[in-house]
This record gives sequence, structure tokens and C-alpha cells, in this order.
Amino acid sequence: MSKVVEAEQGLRARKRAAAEASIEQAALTLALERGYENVTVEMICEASMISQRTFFNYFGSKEGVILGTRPATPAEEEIRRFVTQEGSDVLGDLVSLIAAAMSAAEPDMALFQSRRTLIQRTPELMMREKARLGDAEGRLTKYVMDRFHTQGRSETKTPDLEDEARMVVALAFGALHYTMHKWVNSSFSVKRGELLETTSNLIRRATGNEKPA
Amino acid sequence: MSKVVEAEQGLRARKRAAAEASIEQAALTLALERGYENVTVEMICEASMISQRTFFNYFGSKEGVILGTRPATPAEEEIRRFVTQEGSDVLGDLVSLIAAAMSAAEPDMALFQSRRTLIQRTPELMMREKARLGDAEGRLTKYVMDRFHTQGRSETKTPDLEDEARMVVALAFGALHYTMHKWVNSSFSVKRGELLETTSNLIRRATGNEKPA
DNA sequence: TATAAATATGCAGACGATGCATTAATTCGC
DNA sequence: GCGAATTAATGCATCGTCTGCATATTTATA
Repeated sequence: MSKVVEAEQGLRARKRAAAEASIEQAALTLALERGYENVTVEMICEASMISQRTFFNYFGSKEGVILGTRPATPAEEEIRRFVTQEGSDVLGDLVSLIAAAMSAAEPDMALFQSRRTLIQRTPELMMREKARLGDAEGRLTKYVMDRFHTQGRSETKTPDLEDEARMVVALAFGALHYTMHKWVNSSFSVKRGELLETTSNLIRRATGNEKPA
Repeated sequence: MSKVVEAEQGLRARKRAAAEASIEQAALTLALERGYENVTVEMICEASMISQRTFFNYFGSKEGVILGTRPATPAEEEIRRFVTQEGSDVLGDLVSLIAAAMSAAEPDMALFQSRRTLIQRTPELMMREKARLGDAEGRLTKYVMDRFHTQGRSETKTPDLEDEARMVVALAFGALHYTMHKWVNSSFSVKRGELLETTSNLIRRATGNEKPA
């Protein structure tokens, strides 16, 4: 803790990080090869040479190692931007926000893609993934409300404003699902900007809001 | 099978129906009392006096007895109506279609409400529920496409028409989620018509499509 | 009523997950 | 560096869901 200011957080932390990485790698590889259901925790432990108990200490569950441990929360900064953002495309902006948080949660692109692929092809995982997002529902609704307030809308004038916010979040989840699907199926080749643009356009069309031009 | 044309499908079927009803009742009651997680399959079996093996033969899983065995498929007739329906509110109409199918799958209103309440308050179940709906995604997308075609839209003129259809389905799921939530939280007092109307309006607002009047 | 067909049950065991005691490793004060 | 104090990893027992398979029951049928 003297020589190097950041990084090198002690032997303990480094070892743990290494072990985690090794376990994740083993799990992802095995699952991509043989299918999530056909991989047991025991196999993963064997491959990464740790005890089963340690596996659960680290990741909590079999699904945890695939979905990733971080809860994918948007950064303060991003949230502020979303809240104060001008324009009326709440839905599009919210989808962007969540998408950004998701990729931020897994810096390693290769791992991220492995995860997404696996999630996409495994109903079980897909559903867990959605459940996780569901946890954030309340928080996201709050952001949307903040944005509404910033834009001068209030419950006084619009009593069911919160309902509207909830609906925005619900729709965003739906759109996000679509977007992820699309992205995985394009083998991650589409740039994020384009993808989100497409998503926005589709939302407009799907809801009867053709883009003027 | 001679005297009575319908009903009375033989002792066997009747017994099974009775057993199923008894098990469902026991499961729902126990789960509402003590929480889904705190009820074991063993308890349910004890309460309904059948073997664990039989329980799994009937319902396949612990979650199955709560969510219900029927997959909630819209009737042919409803589908046809949806496909040939005039108007541009695909999203609203689709939400209606799915909602109708869901209530049709459980004729007994009391049971239906028990299920919904339990699903609503149990994240685990919520997520399973969504996963089930996810299974129908492909089918629903097809209906939407059929409707588009009926309305004279084609992939020739709109290459990404299928994407648009997918997005409609994805958004419908989101909206449906919202609607169910709302309904459960109103203790099922809101009439379905009103609820769907509200949903439609909120979708319009959420997507920047204020209703003119 | 005897026989065939279907069904419920018991039993063993796989697998995920958790609690608890034990052992091994790391960190920290000297 | 070295030993004590902390902290983390492991082993073990156990619960709960779920499946396969053999066996016992029950219903349907001739």
C-alpha cells in the first residue's frame, strides 16, 4: 500500500480476483460448450480447482456466475444526465441509460458477449436476468419521476403521473429486451449508437408515432 | 361415455380433477398464509393427502401448482379478431388479447386472484411468470405480422417489418406487466375494460402520443 | 370377473443451496 | 521477520426440489 497508490490491493484481494476470474471463465466456457443445464457446479469447481463451498461464497448461486455479480446500477453522473436531459424521448433515453449500465457492469467485452449469448439461448437464464432488472424497477421509476418534475410536470396537474412513469419503465424493459436480442443475434457487430437509434425508431413506429422525416 | 355426452368423463378423470383441485387449493392457501418460500412440497402433499411423486406427476414443479398448468393460449377466435381488427392501436389490442387469454386460462375467479396476488408478492414467481409469457413470444409476433399483412403492409415496402412486430410484442409484455400490477394492487376492483383503456392511454402518453381530446 | 391398461406410490439419488465447525491463509503489531 | 489476531477457504451434514425406475393399486374393458 506504499509503492503503488491504486491497484495492488493486497495479496488477498488479488488472489480472490484471480480465483473469481478463473471460475467465471470455467463456468462460461463449460456452459457455452455443453449448455447451462448440463453443467454442474461440481464441474465448475473441479475445473477451477476450488471447493463447492467457496463457489457459493463467491457467487451465491449457479446462475450468479453467469449473470455476473454486479447489479448493473447506472452511475450517478449518468442518472443526473438522464434526469436533466431535454427532449421528450423519455423512453429512448431510459433504454440508453439501462443499456449503458449493463455494459458498464462488465468491462471485459469478451466476457460480456459470452454472458449475453448464454442468457439469450437459455430460457432459464433469460428469466433470471429479467427478474434482476425487475429489482431496479422502483429506482428507475424514481428517475423518470425526477425527470418529469424537472420538466415542470407535477402530480397536481397530472394525478397519475407516477403511473405514467411506471409505464415508461415497463415499456423500456420491453424495448431493452428486444434490443439485447437484436444485438446478440447480430453477433454484437452493430454499434451501440445505431442500435439504440433503431430501437427508438421502432418504438415510435410500434406505438403509431412515425418519424416525420 | 354413453348416457351423458359431456361431463362425467369417467371415474378416473373425475378423481384426478378432484385431486388437482384439492392440491391447488392447499398450495395456494398455504402459500398465501406463510409465503411461497416457506411452503415445502411435502407440506402441500400432506395437506392434500397425496404422495410427493404424484404431486410432481400432476404439476411438474412447485411453481407449476401456483402459476397454473394451462399455458394461457388465446383462442382461435380471439386471434382471428385481433388479426383482422381495424385501427392502428396494435399495442393496445395485443395487450387486450393476452389479458383475455390469461383470464380465460383460469375460469375460477377466486383462484385466479389468489394466483395473481401470490405472483405479485413473490419475485421468484413473478420471474417464472414472465418466462412463461416469453415462450409465447414467437407466436404473438406471428399474429402481429399477420395483422400487418392484413392491413396491406409488407416486408417489401418495410424491410424491418418483423422487427417492428417484435418490438410491439416486447412493448406489450411491458405494458401487460404494468397492467397486472395495477390490477392486483386495486384488489381486482377495476373493471377490465377500464383498466385496458387506462393502459392504452398511458402507453400513448409514455411514448409521446398524447390523446388528442 | 379376469385381464389389460393406466396410474399412484415408494425409493434411491442427483443437484443446488445453506449452516456450522474446522482448517488454512493473510494481515498486522511488534 | 515472527507470532498472534483476523479473515477466508474447506469439509461435512442436511434440506428441498426434482427425476428415473420398479412396484403396487386402481380403473377400464372384454
